[in-house]
Amino acid sequence: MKRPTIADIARRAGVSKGAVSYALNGLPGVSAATRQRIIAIAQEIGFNPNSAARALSGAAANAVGLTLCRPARTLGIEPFFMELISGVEAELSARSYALTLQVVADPEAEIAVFRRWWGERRVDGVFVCDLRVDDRRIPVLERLQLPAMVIGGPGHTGTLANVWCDDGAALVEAVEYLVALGHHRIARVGGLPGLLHTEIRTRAFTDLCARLGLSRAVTVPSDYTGEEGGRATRRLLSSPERPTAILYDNDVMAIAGLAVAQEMGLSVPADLSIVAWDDSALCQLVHPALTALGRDIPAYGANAARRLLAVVAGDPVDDFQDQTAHLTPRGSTGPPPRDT
Amino acid sequence: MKRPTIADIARRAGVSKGAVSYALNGLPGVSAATRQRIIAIAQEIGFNPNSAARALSGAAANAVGLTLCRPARTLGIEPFFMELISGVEAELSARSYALTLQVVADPEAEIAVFRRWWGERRVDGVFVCDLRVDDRRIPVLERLQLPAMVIGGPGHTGTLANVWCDDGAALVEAVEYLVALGHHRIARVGGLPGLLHTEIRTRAFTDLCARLGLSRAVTVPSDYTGEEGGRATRRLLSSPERPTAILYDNDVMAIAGLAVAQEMGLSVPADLSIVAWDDSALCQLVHPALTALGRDIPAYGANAARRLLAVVAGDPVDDFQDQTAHLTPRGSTGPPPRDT
DNA sequence: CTGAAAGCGCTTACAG
DNA sequence: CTGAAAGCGCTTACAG
Repeated sequence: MKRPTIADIARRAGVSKGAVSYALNGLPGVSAATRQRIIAIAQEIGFNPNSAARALSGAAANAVGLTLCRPARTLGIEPFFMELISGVEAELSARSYALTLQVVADPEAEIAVFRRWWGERRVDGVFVCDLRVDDRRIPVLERLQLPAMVIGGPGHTGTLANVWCDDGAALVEAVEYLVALGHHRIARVGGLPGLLHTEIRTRAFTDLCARLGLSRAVTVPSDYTGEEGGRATRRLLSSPERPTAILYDNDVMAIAGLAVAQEMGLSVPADLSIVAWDDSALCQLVHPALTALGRDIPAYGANAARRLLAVVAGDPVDDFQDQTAHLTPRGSTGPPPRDT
Repeated sequence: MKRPTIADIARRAGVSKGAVSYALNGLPGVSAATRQRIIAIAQEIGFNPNSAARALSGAAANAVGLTLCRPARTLGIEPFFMELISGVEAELSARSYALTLQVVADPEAEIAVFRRWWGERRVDGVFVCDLRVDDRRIPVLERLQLPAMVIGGPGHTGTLANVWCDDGAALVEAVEYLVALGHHRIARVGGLPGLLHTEIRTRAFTDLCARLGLSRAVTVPSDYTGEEGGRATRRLLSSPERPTAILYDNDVMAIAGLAVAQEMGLSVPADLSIVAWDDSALCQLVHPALTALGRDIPAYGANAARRLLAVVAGDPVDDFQDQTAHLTPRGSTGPPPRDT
């Protein structure tokens, strides 16, 4: 029992294959009656167009690609990507586009995957995640003329379109909130250096603290893992004039930081205030629940997907600024201890 | 500048397109010298076979599909799937197979996706996750003759091959450990009812507790989310004879349970012991770190992928039992309070 | 409005 | 060992 093709439909309907193609794709060239008859037959025999044949005839592959360059353990624990992916998916499946996923070991491997996908005509476009300050993927994608959507920015995207959000502004909101609570000794546990959004946040933090006269403000670079986040926290809390508030670049590190504080006998928020970036459900899983900078990540992904499809279609697409993350105060923040 | 095809290579090498195909695919029919020359040219001009053309010529699509049927927020926070996916990926990319992912709303939508993928010849096979007791996907896949690998079991997979692990045995290890510590009042916060592995664990728990004479043992059904897991914990800890130990069906619920205990002023493990299922990095992120039942999930995924490709290739594949999860004791378990 | 035909870029029998 | 050719299942000008 072979899979039905347009030839089968054409035979049944007594028309040519071309007519079937026109009818099924909603193109002019067939009468309304014929079209209806053809569609009915297609449904009856459970017809699905062979995607390979379609792609080969110059049409699109109807698939876009997403590469993830993080080690397995980190990926699993980082809610950001899965939330992003489900948003991307929602948009793609509404348009019958498939998502091809590949987990890679390093950015060079990512480039190789892009080349292969495009060479094989396996995808019509790709997403670029984890944008770096000097990102080697950008010029390669430009040269390949592979339609792409950068998730990150602003800037550093060459001629590629992107979606981004203002992390600097979000950081300011968080730090000003801590200052309003009375904190002077504020530290930050940063994400992986080299990633653009990490650098943007670091610069915003440094600038703001200088402006506010918070001379002890310091960023400890980390790598988004709980392990490193915990270690950075231990170091900060062991220093002679320990911070009274710590801002973390993701929620995983913030939770690890909370555990370290508890382990060291510090009470949160009485002795230490904690603010997380990325307000995933994790933040409300712990006690006290974490004050966090959050925004709608699935919506961000959906936006990126919609715009990538526009780029694929050849429509003009300009850079898009998504909503800025906003602060949700919860139990992990409060005034600093009296004697500070 | 068009993408190079085998015709370009054939022209350059002064051979037929057929010869190029044979040479590149390592098939007999060309001399070693010709083969080498052709391969060199292919590399030089950056040739990648068009995957659509290949698929259309009867070869495989070189892609397999994975559907995920969980809401966005749950997916993001549940490390299991990303770990599974990265294991699957590792195996697939080593064989140049792509992974096509789709997030769906419900099992019926999953079936529709399977039908479409197979009809479109977009995938050569699919994974089946979150196996249910009476899983409607199984008979559909059998009827479609779509190569599939069930991740779950044992049993309930019809004629489809599967990979599974003995959750009953793992549960016994965890409960016996708690009993050895002196616990009598042991409760369990279970995962989503209807999922096969949830049911297997529930039955194992009920049977074992009956055998051990733990008359107060109870399973509170939940849904794997932190929210529900916390709620179930609150209910258990508010009962007149509250449990001294709780076993959770995943780590997310266990962490939520830990937070509820802290919020209620109970000390872990002095007042309450906690055991998590799924030993993701989350378990070592909190304080105290969670005693957990863990196993190598990426390896599980890699195994499933290897075997799915075997099914696709038409090789005989029988059911495979993966390693049983083992218990890693950490700070969240200890003897029960004296007066119990 | 419809039919017949070429072509997408491969793979694979079939001759030489 | 190699070449010429058919065919996979669509799409899309091109005639009628």
